[in-house]
Amino acid sequence: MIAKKTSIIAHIDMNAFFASVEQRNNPSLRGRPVAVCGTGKRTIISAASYEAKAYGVKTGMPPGQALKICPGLILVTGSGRKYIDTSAKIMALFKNFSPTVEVASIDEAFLDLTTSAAPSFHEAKKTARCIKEAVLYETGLTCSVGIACNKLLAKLGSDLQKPDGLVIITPEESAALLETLPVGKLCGIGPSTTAVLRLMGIRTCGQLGKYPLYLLRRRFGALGEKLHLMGLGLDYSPVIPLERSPKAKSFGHSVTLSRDTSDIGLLSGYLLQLSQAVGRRLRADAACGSVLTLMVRYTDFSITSRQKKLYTPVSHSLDIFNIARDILLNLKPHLPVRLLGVTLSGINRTEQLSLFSMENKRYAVQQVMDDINNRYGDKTVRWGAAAGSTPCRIPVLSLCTVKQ
DNA sequence: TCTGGGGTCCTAGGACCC
DNA sequence: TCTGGGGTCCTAGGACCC
Repeated sequence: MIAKKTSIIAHIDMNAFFASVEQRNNPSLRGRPVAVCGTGKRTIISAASYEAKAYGVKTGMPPGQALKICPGLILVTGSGRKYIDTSAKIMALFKNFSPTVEVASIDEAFLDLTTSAAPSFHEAKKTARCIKEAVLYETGLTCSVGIACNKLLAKLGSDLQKPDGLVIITPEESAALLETLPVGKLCGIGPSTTAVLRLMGIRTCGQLGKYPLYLLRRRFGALGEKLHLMGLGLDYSPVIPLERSPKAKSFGHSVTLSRDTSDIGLLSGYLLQLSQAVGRRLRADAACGSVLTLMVRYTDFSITSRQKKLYTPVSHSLDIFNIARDILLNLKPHLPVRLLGVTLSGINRTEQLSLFSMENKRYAVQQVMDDINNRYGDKTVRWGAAAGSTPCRIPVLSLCTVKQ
């Protein structure tokens, strides 16, 4: 039989990635319920070991709630560096199995296995076993692999068997699988869309695929078209390798305050920190941004955002801060603020620095600060409020060293 | 028990122009 | 007193992903 030329895509998903890295590094955590979370009292769980998941501990849960349902839970403060290093190792490993690797997130990737003239699922399955063995050997971690003819179904496959799974969904098998599969299982259909579909009498992918396209379009707009294809298990998006992946379109940072506040001085202090973080990333990317968005989450969890289009793109931390602060002052928060976020979009990578000497001096100072921080670590030097000044009305900021 | 932080994409409504 | 229509840009908000 001549194999039909079809794409074969693998999706590889690391199992409970952050928690698994912690258990690997610390043998006393193995076999025990572990959850990785951030620092501070207002944090959430970012990964739970399978032992913890068995108790119902989930990503996104506040640690207090997790401890209630799993009293023996061991909480570990996450370490981004460790995960990034392990991730880089895994992604490099994948390159041995396919020239086309799309890094989908820190712990998952798509591999285009359509390399031979007559690719077969049988061969792909053998490759997947090799990948799993290599990942385990090199990193001590397990992963789940899904293999199918497109990214949508490959991702679905990797989700069907965890941990340490290997699921092949051939084109022949997909229709039967989708017939009874709840729509919410597909990546891209979240709780809101699931609820709307349910009101329309659509619960399974099978029903979604058969639903009149014009009605989906009418209800969901552009998403309707996509939903129709998803219901049929179709996805034409290519695997995009890192070197061809688009550059970031926005740079943002946000922070949940240690306590809610309406104090503009305190809020300005947070804005200054956020502006420095955003500015530094822009400059590291030789970019500047022409749209600044300030996001505020109030004490009641409601969110509002205000954006300002800038006629001169910015990357200097103090420029970002001044604009963000003006927006905040105009917004006049009506409730105590829980979270602040600063994002720059409208990214421009060609804008030249102003030729005015004053501007060059400002940027020179900023550049020296970046160099020091790059060399000695984040926040070694940063802009701070001049002693005794009110942070909401800082005309000039003094430079202070904060790290001993 | 008390709910993070980093992104992308889409939509609706209003302003504005011709 | 009644007041088009198309296109584009901007803004705010929402859904979704990890």
